[in-house]
Amino acid sequence: MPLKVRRNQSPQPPPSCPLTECMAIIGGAWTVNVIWSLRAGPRRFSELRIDIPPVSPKVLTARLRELEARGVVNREVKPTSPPSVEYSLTALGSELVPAIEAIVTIGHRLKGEPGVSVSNG
Amino acid sequence: MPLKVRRNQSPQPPPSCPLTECMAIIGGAWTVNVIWSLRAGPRRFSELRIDIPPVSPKVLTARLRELEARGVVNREVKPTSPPSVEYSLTALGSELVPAIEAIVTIGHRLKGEPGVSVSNG
DNA sequence: TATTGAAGTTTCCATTCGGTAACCTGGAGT
DNA sequence: ACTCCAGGTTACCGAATGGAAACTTCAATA
Repeated sequence: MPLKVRRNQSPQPPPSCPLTECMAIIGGAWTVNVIWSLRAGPRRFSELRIDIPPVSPKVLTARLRELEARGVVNREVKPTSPPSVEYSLTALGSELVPAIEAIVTIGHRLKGEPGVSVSNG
Repeated sequence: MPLKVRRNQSPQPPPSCPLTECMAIIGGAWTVNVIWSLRAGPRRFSELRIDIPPVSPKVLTARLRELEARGVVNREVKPTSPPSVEYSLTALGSELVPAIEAIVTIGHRLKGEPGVSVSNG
């Protein structure tokens, strides 16, 4: 006897899916690490490189640009010499911190198989 | 000509980071959608395919196997004919739900540029 | 006898992603 | 005069990822 497909209890898909949309942001390599680094205050580009040693300048730039475009981080050029650039979390970015905190918490409890990794968190 | 610093060939065993470790789990394509689908109760393979239309069987299998290996989901074969397989969240898996909920919440508020999307969430 | 259904598996392929290394700019310090 | 520094950019490349489509197994139906 063929099984009946049961109705899914969970509320139905909004056409555009915030889940996938948000994952598109925090899914990139080192993205969460960057947000995590910024949670305690502004950091400069080179400081972030120290916080997250394995990240390459190319990728770090990419991530910061994306986060800026999404309104998650703020980019401010300081008139030092040579000019330095300070990144910080926006209000929206700060809202991401608890979510990432939750992720970190569970990270501690996982049977960590492969894909080991580096840096802060 | 000055000698160049050679790259260290041996892949260094980096100190593992719970943040990156957890992202390794939920980072895969459709992973969060699967967990999201299971949050309201067990689902069979084919039901999940309906919940998340764009996922291919290959990838869905891969994700479920990974989640099972990590202790996030449970896999139970039911003696129906043909045999069916029911997936459900473990206790650990359930703990991920609030984190994903937080992500979803923020997903709503993001300036969603590209990466429009499909399915539940 | 042929068909269906569940739950995958397998092969092949295009694209994406991230890493490496080298290079750039303009002012300041020595 | 030259080098350093911050904050990138650019070109090149291999690995990994995910999608598509076809195939499999076994029992129960039609």
